[in-house]
Amino acid sequence: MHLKSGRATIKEVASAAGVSTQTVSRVINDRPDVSPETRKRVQEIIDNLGYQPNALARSLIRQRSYTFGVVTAGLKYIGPSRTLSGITSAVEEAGYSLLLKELPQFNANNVAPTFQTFLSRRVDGIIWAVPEVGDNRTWVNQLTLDLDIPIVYLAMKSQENICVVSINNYLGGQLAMSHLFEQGYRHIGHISGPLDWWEARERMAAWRDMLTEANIEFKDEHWVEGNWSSASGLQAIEKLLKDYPEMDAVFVSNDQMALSVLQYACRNNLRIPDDLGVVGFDDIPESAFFWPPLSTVQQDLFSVGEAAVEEIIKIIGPGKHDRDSVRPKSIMLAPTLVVRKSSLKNKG
Amino acid sequence: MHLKSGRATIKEVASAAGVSTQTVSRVINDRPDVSPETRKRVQEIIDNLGYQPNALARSLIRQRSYTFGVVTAGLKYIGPSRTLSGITSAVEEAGYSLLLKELPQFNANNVAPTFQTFLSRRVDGIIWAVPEVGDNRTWVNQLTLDLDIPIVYLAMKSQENICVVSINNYLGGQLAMSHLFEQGYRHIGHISGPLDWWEARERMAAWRDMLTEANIEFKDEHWVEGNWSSASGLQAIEKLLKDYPEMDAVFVSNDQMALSVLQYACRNNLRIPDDLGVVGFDDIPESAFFWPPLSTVQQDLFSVGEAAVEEIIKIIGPGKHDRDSVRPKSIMLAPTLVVRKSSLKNKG
DNA sequence: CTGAAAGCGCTAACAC
DNA sequence: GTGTTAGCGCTTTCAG
Repeated sequence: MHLKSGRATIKEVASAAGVSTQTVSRVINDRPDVSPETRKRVQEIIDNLGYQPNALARSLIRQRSYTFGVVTAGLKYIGPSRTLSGITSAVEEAGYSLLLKELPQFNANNVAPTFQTFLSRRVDGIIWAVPEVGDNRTWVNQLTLDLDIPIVYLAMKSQENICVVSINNYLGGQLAMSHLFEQGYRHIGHISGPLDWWEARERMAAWRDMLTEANIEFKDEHWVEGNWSSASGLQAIEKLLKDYPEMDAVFVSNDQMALSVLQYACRNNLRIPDDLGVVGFDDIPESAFFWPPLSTVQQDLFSVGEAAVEEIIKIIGPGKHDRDSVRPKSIMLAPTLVVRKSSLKNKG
Repeated sequence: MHLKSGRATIKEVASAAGVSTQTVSRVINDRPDVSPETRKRVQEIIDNLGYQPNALARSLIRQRSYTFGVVTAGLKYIGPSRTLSGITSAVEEAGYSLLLKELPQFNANNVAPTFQTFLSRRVDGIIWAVPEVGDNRTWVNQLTLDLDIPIVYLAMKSQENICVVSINNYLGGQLAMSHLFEQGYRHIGHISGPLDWWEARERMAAWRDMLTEANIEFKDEHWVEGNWSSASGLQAIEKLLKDYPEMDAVFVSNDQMALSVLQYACRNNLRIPDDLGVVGFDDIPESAFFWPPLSTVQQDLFSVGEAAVEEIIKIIGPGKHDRDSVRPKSIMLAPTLVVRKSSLKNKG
């Protein structure tokens, strides 16, 4: 079967079937008030012609486009694309279409045109799937304050009166730290992500708070700021081992940096997990195949994307969007800890 | 500055400015035939009201939506999302919008609805960014044979009369093999990707052809089919080492599987690159931080995405699309070899 | 059950 | 330079 050009109009169908355009409209919208015979005849013409209603015309009159706009950034990283994947899946499921914009950087000081485009295309809702970095969220907040369509924000600190869907990064850090404590590690260092990222700050805060709770002294020499890259991880572990020689474990803010720790250990006869326990964050697919396999905090970003779409659909509801009818609520999804060999001091 | 609701109409602007809608239309479309004073007055009203032309209405009458549809699959993998990133970038640059669909799998036996959606939204062109796997390309070909909008295909075997943009995977394999030969390796095994993937077949064909050209005997025990995952890479290398004990190097069809080779070597006192040379494919960011750093074939998938958009815009041209005006041409981008330690037998 | 008329927001073609 | 008319393809009244 070939696709027909898709350019037939409702008028052509109507005249071919010998009915009015309204009747055709009723058929394609599954309205009850059409006689079975008429419906059948019209449907046949539709199938023959390969007629597809023009969604543009439909959106124009219905004042609803059945389209969402999504803003993302850094698709080349695993996180944003996972999230996007969850969004596409849920959007498809709901019968909506998706308009995609990717920011060239994570900052948001020039996104007005992006929103304008979405508005001019009359999207029914917007998903802001850009991680909170620096002050980008301030910009967006200002810009979207009195938008009359719903907007859901991803991967940022939750906030009154707006709908935010995030992973609980703080909890992730706690999971990593409790596990290391349980394994008997006490001198736990930290390699953080870039601290203009909210996610990095949360993970680090958990590390610090857990140390404090355990009455373990914490010093500035016990942590180093990385930039998510393996290269920065390498520099970080070298510095840590020098400045914090008693360190017996390290909580690393993502798996790519943790990889560098493992590799450094491998080259320098540092035994993992015996001399140094390591826990990462993200659970990238390779981490199970690092040597030793990496313990890490798994975050289900696909679900974050799905949840965002579900929320926005809930807000829109079956009818038109009523700004005040739905209390915007924030959602925090819990990450889980994946324990592998890199942190298992007590084997058996 | 806040975004206005964006719901003002051209009519409201017109009456506020005391002109006809036509004049407003001329102003927003930068037509010359408006007096400077009128233009200025209208522009002010537009700015005040935060008026944004309704792109839906505009598309309806212009018969052109300035929107492309892109079909992708497997966004959670690095390749497809890189490609998508190149697409979003070039689309943005060109002032177009992008409608995104992600297939739940790589097969294409149920994509008619996807195309229908695009057609009903009157996209100006379609980018099929799904790698050629199994017979998915046959399905798509059938479906799109007499579409009256241009379509560009990515990551598949080039073909007469359709526009395909791909990486030259065969060349990539050749680069890897020549390099290994130059380093003095002779008994070169291969871990392929799943052979229903065109890319995997190309890489493997290069491996076989290069062996043949070098007059090196090639047997079925010299290669194993993997499925791109690190897990499959591990099984593959174990089997290869058993069945092909003379093997002194291995060309692996992606970096994730190559990682397993490195890890296996690390655990089994197999020295890389001395006992075994390894070259991967993809150049994922981590590969420079594997141990030893992995030699690999780098493919610029971002550029593939960009090139696809450029082609489609060329086909559409400034006016309406004329199916016969442009000869569809295929583009093959050359990958490059990144040499690192895992294949450097002759150090210095 | 079915059709005629009106109009969503915009622009092309023509008047003046 | 500017306004008027018509119409893109559809759906929503409201008659019959």
